Amino acid sequence: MTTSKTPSERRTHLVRLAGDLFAEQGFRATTVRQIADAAGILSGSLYHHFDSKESIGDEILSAFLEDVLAGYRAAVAESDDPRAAIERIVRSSTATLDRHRAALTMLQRDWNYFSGQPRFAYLRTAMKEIEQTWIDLLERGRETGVFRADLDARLTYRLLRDILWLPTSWASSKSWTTDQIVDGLLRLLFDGIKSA
Amino acid sequence: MTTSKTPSERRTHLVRLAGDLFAEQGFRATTVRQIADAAGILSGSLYHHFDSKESIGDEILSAFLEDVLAGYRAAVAESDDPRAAIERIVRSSTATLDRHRAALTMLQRDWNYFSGQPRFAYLRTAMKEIEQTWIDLLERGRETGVFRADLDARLTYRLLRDILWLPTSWASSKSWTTDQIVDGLLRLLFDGIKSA
Amino acid sequence: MTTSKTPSERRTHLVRLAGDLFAEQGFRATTVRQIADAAGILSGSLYHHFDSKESIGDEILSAFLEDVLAGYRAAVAESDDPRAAIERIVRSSTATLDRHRAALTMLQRDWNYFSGQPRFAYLRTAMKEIEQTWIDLLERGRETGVFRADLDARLTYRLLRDILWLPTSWASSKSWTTDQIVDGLLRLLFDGIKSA
Amino acid sequence: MTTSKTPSERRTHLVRLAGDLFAEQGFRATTVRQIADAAGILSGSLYHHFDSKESIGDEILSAFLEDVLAGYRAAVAESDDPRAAIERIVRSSTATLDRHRAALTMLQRDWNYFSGQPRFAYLRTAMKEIEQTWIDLLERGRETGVFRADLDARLTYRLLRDILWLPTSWASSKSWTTDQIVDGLLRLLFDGIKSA
DNA sequence: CATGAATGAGCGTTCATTCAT
DNA sequence: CATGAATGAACGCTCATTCAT
Repeated sequence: MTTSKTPSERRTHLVRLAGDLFAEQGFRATTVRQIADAAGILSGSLYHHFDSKESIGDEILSAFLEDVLAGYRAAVAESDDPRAAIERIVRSSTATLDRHRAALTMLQRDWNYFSGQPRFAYLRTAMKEIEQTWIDLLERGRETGVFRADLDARLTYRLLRDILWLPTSWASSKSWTTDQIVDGLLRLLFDGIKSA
Repeated sequence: MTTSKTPSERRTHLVRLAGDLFAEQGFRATTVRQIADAAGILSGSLYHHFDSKESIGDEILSAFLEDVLAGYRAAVAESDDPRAAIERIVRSSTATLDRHRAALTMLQRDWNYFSGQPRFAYLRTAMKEIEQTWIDLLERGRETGVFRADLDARLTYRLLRDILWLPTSWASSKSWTTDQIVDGLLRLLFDGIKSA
Repeated sequence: MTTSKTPSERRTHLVRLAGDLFAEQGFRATTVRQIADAAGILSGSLYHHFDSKESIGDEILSAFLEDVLAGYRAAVAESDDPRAAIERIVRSSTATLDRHRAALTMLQRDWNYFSGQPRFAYLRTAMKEIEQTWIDLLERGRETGVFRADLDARLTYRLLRDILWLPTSWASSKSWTTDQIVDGLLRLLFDGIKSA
Repeated sequence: MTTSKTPSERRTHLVRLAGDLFAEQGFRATTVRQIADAAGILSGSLYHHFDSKESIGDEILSAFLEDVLAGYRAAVAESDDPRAAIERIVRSSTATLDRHRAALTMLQRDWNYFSGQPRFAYLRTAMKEIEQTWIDLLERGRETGVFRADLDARLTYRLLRDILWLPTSWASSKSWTTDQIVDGLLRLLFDGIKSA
């Protein structure tokens, strides 16, 4: 019965601390000294756990994308029709929003930085799969008459994907619960703001 | 009678060059050296025209907000009902999108940086007015039965404002004209993606 | 009539200061702060003149190799027989010794560091040419009976090249003039230490 | 009755591992982490065996110098004339070359580093004895007419001592056996490269 | 107005070393 | 004995900014 953490818990803890800072300030704007300060250690000591700042970012981003991709795949596989799949994607996305605020912020603010590096090539790959999933769903929905016939699948995808990830940056103002946000989004998405 | 530009034209040119870089990379991620390189001068020489990098940002941001605010005020003043006002805001927003890509990118990527500085206090003031305009319109629309009765005005505002500014960051991919984007947005906004 | 140096003189001066330190301590063991200190400026200011510590090393090494290669080519082209060519190489090598102490020290102490980098690929190329020149001369001398028939050209080359560059590291103890050293070397080289 | 090594064997093994790295990269260019990696332990664990990186260097250097000095003393004591003594020194040097590659590399590459520290004062002492031995032999040989009358003993010593230690740095290219090298050296030394 | 040279603070990172467990 | 976590000083380098010429 000891209070000491297991080895990997220390690392995980540091990733979480770093993630909080990344979520607030973005990746590039966060210094390793800020991360170290948050952990109460010196900046050099971080390198006992990670071999670079980027590898912390890597850990956060890849965990996020695995999560998201798994969600998308499950949504498509286990839904009967495009509308249901999209609703499921939206709901599951919102759930991951809280756990992956850092990744979202990094994707939004530091995309240029990451996407240029070979190490983060998987970002582009994952994004491609996400895009393809949306477009497939939107086109199938259009063909089966569930969605508007004049829907531009690619344009709608771009709007929706970004919209879905927007609330991340709304700080933790706690003005709304994630449930409220997702409901508002779904209503807006399917019904618009007009009264019926 | 010389062909050289007037001082203010030179300055304006430099701001435009800087703006292009800010739009692509964000404010913090852009170095004064990159700006100077684009202008074909040395970085130190920029300080004959501006007393700091921030003052370039200031110029870009305040011009943008004046433009936007003017648009919002005109939209409200000259529209008969909330729906018309919102449509006008959306349409005019898209027009400013092209002219103010730099400002939008800066607001999205470097908000933390600017909003903390006294010098940029006007950012918060302007944002407040924008927010209030939206909320007024949405609530009036709800009260007059034009919009859904269960509409959360504040939540919808946050979503809409950000959504409106999203396409800025879509690089100059030229996949869609701004007209296409605004139409797609308006359809999504008023009607959702469901077929009628 | 001004005492100010021309632009390139400042740069040249800094390279010389850096070279003095490299000659004493080697390249890796010398810090940019030491170089800056020697110049009376801050370490960051060096980067106004060079884009990296390595580029200073590059400048020193490539200048040396150009010099040496030119000497070798001239020696071969303008000498009647291998013995004369070798004597000329030895004499000219010793002359460059003083001007290029830094480069020699870097080659001796930091070869591993430089030779691994693509940027310094020319080091290997130049060394190959030097080696080939020696081997050609030694073999021709052996064939024409000037040198011993049992001479191992490649082994002798390795010994001689290194021997030629040895005195560089003898600090500037000034115990011997370069003339004394070169004479000693030539006697040793051609005649050994035995009495006739 | 266990198969585990005795403490001192473990230590010796670590010194050997460290020595291999020092021989390849030099002392300063080798990190304690590399040594620990080679031993399959963590860098901090090395400090259970040595109280500093320098003490590993110390062990290697002092062992080498004891060996060399013993060889020199024996050569002088058991040789009839200077020429025989020198030949014996050269031959025994080559034998130690293999066993002490690390020490030689350290002396060549990191002399500045060690010679400045009081802890390594014995380096200077030993070098003095080596120098004196050579000079005595060369001068005696000159006086007895075995060597050239115009031989500069001190200059020749410097050349010879360094030349003798040169082949160490020729990696383990295995182009030549140590016997070949020593023969080449002796021929060069006594006879030069001229044909008889 | 522009240049060329510099500043000074801070960046991500390395490394020998220490020490409680 | 070894580990895992940390230290602290230094490293090469970046960048907004200043200023004499």
